Amino acid sequence: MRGDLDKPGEFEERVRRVLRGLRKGEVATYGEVAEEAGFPGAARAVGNVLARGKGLPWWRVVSAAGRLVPGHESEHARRLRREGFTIVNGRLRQS
DNA sequence: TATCTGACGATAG
DNA sequence: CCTATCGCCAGAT
Repeated sequence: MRGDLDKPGEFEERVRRVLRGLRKGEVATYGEVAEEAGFPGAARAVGNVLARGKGLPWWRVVSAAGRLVPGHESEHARRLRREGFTIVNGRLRQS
C-alpha cells in the first residue's frame, strides 16, 4: 500500500524530499514543510531533521513568524538575501 | 510503556 | 517585543 506513513524513517524521507523541492528564491515554514510531507502538525519534528541533516537547503526554511535559525541568523540572512529576500531585524520581511 | 529532547506554533499577558 | 505556557510530533533512551 501507498500510505505507510508510520514506517520508521518515512517522515524524514518525505521531509527531505519536500526540502529538495524548494527552489532558489522560495521559502517555506517548518509547518508547511511538515504538511507538504504528509505529516501536518509535525513542524517541530521538521526542525529536528534540519538540525541534523546534511546537504539540505536549511536556509529556505523559516519559522511561521519569519524568524531565522537561532544562532545562525547572520549566515541565514546572508543566504536569503543572496536569493533575493529582504531581512529586517532577523526576520524575513512580511508579505 | 514512560520520558526526554528540540532550528515549532498559537496564544496570553 | 518579550517571556511563559501549552499543545503537538518524530525519534531516541
